[in-house]
Amino acid sequence: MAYWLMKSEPDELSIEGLGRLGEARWDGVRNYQARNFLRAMNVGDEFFFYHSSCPQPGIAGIARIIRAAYPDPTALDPQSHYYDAKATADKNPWSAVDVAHVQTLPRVLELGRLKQQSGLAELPLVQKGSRLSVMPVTPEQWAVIVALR
DNA sequence: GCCAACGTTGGC
DNA sequence: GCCAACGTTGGC
Repeated sequence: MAYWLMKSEPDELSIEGLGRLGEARWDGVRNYQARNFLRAMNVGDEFFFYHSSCPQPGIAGIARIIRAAYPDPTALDPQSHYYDAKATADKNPWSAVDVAHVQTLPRVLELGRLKQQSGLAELPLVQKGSRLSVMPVTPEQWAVIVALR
């Protein structure tokens, strides 16, 4: 089983929102590197749910992959914010996965705190200038973060 | 293939 | 709202 971290703006989908829904489609990823990581995910993989572009950026919970990558329908929907005019049903370059809520953390693990952990220096999240929204997390990094809860 | 211009991300 | 950093686009 692999570990990941994925960013979401809580206004779009928060860990609390996922908790209410139980399950959700993780769509709208429009970066090739992030998409490739989505495609590498397997059912059962777990990921840290990160809240970005909000008053308290940080890891807010844990969730699980329940469906492996499939064509992202929002790319074909002209009404969608994530519509891609160049995508077609036959050639849709974008992928989505389905996820399920596992755990909402009692307190958000704030970005500033994560940056202080020496064991996380290699994590793209804490690196200057990194905007990657889907990234792998090593078992060692996972353990460091889980211990902060 | 280079690179300037532009759009986006995301913390602050 | 600001702005640094990054990714993408498109002319040449």
